[in-house]
Amino acid sequence: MDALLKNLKISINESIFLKDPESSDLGKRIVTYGIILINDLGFDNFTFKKLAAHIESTESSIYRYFENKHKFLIYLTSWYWGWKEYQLVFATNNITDPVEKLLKAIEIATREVEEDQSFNHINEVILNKIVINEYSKSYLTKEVDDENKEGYFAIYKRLSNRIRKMISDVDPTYPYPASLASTILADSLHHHFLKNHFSSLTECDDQTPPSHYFKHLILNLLKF
Amino acid sequence: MDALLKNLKISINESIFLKDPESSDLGKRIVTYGIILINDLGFDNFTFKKLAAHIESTESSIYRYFENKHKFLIYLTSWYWGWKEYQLVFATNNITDPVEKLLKAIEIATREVEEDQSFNHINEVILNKIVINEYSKSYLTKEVDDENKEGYFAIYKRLSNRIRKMISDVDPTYPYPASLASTILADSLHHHFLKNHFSSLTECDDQTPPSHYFKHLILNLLKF
DNA sequence: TCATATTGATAGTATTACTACTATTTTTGC
DNA sequence: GCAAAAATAGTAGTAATACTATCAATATGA
Repeated sequence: MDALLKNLKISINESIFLKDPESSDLGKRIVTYGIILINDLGFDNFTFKKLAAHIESTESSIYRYFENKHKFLIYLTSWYWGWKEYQLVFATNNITDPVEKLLKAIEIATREVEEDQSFNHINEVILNKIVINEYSKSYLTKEVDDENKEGYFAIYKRLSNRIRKMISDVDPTYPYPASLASTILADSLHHHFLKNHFSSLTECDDQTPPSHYFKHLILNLLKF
Repeated sequence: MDALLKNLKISINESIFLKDPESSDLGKRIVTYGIILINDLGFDNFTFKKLAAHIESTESSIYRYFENKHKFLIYLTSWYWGWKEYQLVFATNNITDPVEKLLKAIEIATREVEEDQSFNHINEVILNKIVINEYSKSYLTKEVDDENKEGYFAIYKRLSNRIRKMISDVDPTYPYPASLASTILADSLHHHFLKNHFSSLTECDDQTPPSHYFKHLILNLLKF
C-alpha cells in the first residue's frame, strides 16, 4: 500500500460527530473497539453501554463523541467509503485506457477487503464486513432526506459519481451510467452477503468473487 | 386482475407466526393496520404498543400472533413475495417465447405496485413501499442463517430461482443467471429507493422507471 | 498556578420489548 | 339455550435501551 495512504486522514462531515474521535485517545478507542463490537454483536444488538464496558469507559463519555449509535454507523461507513475512494483514485489515476481504468475501479469497488492495512486504529477488514451487513441500515430510515441534505452520504455519492463518469468514458451511448454505478456499489455488497448466507442465489463463491460477475457484466453490457 | 388472484391465500411458513393472522378478525386488523403504521413510522419506530393503541387492542393480544416485530416483518414481506410470485407465474405462464417471457417477468418483478388490488385486507401499494424501505432489515441480522434454515426466506428464493431459470432459457451460455436474478430483485428495490431519495444516483424517475433500466440491461447483456 | 478541557461516576427518565396472569367476552358444539 | 372452549382484553411487572443531567476528578497548557 502506498505510503501516502498510510498517513491520510479521511475527512468526514463534522455534523456527523459531536467531537472528532480522531482528536483523542478515547475517541480512537471508541472507533477501534466499536468496529469490533458491532461486527461481533451485529448493529442491532450493539449499544454504547456494551461498548463502554468493553473499553472500560462510560456511556456518557461515548455520548460526548456521538449523539447515538446511528450517527456512529454513519461515521464508520463514511470513513469506509472515503477510504475506498482514495484507493480507487490512487489505483486508477495513471491509467489512460478507459476500459482498463473502469475495470480497475470495479475491482477495487467490489472486492472484499482481505488485509488489514493497519495504518491507523481502524481495521478495514472488519469494517468491510460491517459495511456489507449494516450499510443499508444507515439510509433506510425516515430521516434519510434530512440527513442527505446535511451531507451525511456525500462521500458515497461522490464515489458513485466517479464510477458513473468512468462508465460514460467507456461508452458515452450507454443510457444508464448513474444507475449502473449504483448497482455496482450496492449490489456488490449484496452479493458478498449472498455468498455468505444465501449461496443458492448467486454463482459467486471463494473461487468466483462478486468482482468477476460485475466485470463480466460491464464488458458485455457496454459497447466500446 | 384475474379472479383467481382475488381468492388466493398465500401460504406462509407456520413458524413465522404463533397464530395465523388470517384466522381471525383481530389477526387481519393487526396485518392491515400494521402495514399502515410501519409505512407511517418506519419499521424502526414501529412498536406493538403503538399498533395496539391504533387498533384499540392490547400489546398482549398482538403478541399472541407474532413473537416480535421482526417476525411480523418477515411475515409481511413473505406475503409480498408470495403475491409477486403468483402474479409473475400467472402473467408468464402462457408465453412461449423465452425473451418475451423473461421481459414480462422482469416487468412484474421490478415495477412499482400502483393499484391496491383490494382483494383482501392487505394494501399492496403500501406493502410495496415497506418492502422497498425495510426488506433488507429482515435478513441483515445475526440470526439470518438459523432463520434461513427454518425456511423464512423460502418464497423469495423460489421467486429468484424462477427468474434464474428464465434467464438461462434465454441464454444458456450466460454464466451468472442466479446472480443476475438476485441483482434484478434486490437492486430494483434499491433503485426505487434511489429514485425517491438519492435521485442523483440513478437515471430512473417517474418517466423512466427502474423496470426500463433492468429490461435494457437484460436485452444488452444476454445473447439470444 | 489558574483556567480549561477531558473523562469518569452516579443517578435518573421514558420507552421498548417483552412475560405472566387473570378476567371477560365470543364462539361453537351439543 | 347452555356449557365448554377459544379468543381477546386488561393489568402488572421486569430488564434493557437510549438517552440526559450533574458533579467530581484529573490532565493540559498558557
